[in-house]
Amino acid sequence: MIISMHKRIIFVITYELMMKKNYSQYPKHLLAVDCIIFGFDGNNLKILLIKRNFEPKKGEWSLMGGFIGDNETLDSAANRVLISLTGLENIYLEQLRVYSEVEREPTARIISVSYYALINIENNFEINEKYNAQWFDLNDFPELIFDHNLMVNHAVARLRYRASTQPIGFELLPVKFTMRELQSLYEAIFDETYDKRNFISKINSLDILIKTNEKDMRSSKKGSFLYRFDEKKYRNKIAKGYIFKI
Amino acid sequence: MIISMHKRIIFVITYELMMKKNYSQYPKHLLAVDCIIFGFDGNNLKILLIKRNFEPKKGEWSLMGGFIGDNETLDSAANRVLISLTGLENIYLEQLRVYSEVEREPTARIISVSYYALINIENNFEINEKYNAQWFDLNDFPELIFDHNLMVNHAVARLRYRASTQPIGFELLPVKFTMRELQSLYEAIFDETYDKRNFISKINSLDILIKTNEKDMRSSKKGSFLYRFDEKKYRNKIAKGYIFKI
DNA sequence: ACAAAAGTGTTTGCGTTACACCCATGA
DNA sequence: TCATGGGTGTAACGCAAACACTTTTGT
Repeated sequence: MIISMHKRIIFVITYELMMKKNYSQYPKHLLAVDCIIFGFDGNNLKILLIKRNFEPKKGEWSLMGGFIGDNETLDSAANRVLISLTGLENIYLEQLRVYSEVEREPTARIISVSYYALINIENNFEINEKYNAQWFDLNDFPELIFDHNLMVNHAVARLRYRASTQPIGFELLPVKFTMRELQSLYEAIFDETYDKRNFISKINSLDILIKTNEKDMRSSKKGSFLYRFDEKKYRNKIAKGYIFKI
Repeated sequence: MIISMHKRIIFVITYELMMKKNYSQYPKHLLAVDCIIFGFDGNNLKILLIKRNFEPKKGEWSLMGGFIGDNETLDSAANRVLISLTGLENIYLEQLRVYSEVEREPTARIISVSYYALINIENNFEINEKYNAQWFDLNDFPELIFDHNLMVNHAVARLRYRASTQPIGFELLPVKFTMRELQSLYEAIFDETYDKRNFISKINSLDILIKTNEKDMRSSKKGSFLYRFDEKKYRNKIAKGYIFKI
């Protein structure tokens, strides 16, 4: 009985090895993730960059990245990278695309998958100091290493597409926000200006916000009402065939 | 002089090794591409699948795929895979996304990047027989291995998005086509039906087609005029800020 | 009283949709 | 002559864009 068990285990192991051997002729690759981290300060879109303290390109600005492990998905690697920089969990993260130019990094062949994240900049979180991270205005940030500028361009394009078809803007705002803030956010994302009457009636027609009784008194003497995104209502509408479009 | 040259070379090699050593702590991964190949037969969107003649999942239907080499990009790997199956070069190919679930393939950890291709099914090309490939109707094709069904779903979504913002539909049609064919194509892509008068006036308002003097006599006794996509005009318009939208 | 931001409706124009009949031709 | 698909125009509607004044309140 024991021997038979043994045989069985050995057979399984051998079979697995045999099957895996099929792939041994193919090269393996270093795989990394790089994160484009967006924030919004009330006026402009911001991007969180790190100053590299290691070679190559030490001292230059880059996206935050990391290598993918043997037992993690790209999504979890991107999350891990993000948590190590900001400590924030459960933040909006979307895969963008893969960059595989053979010479994209000078010291080794590294294939990189870009992710973009949306975080509420007003959450008082601690940015891990060891990375020398800094927020930059998306309209004025330094040249980045390798193909990271290209990644940022792709991320902005995707953010615009996503923001026009899904209510992801709220990821960048505090839970409660004013109409003015929401409008400024969309103006920043799409690099346009809108008429506030048209903007508000558009938003109201979507019928996915809750107007609270609270007012934000910081911005004016009169104060402006605070709104919340009604995610439950939104999900209900989606389930009934509603299509978000802004 | 020769010695000095030697020293320089040795130094360079050592430096490279030293730099690469930094990455030796990180795992390497098998990386593949999988291609969703779309065609259009005049009525329905089609997808080209292969019947696997190797384990695992021998005999089941799958997407055409292949591993990425040390000195090729993902784009060129996808192209190589496509050429080996169809012999076709210079076809429309767009990267979709990466699939990295740890257990997505049972015999080894393989991370896969999906691409979708648009080919003109009427080009008389030879499908490489060794792959047991077959065209299926996109509304009625067999269950695929691993996460390939998910890949197809993503590809259809991307195709729809792309077709609504760029004139890629023409990749699926012969160089000369009738208005009816064009309408059928868009109806197949978006799974809707359109009023032909509205469709034609919409297309004409885009002003990117050339009406030839030729008629397609196969479809009716009267015959219907053939059109060509005016790529030059389109590029000109784009350069002047024109935004394609359908 | 005044400065500064909040809040609120109506009109116009354009693009999308709905809709039906005649034409040309081969069989 | 008839059956089949090709080709064409107009009216109604709805959403998006343009546009300006009143309210509130702290200073």
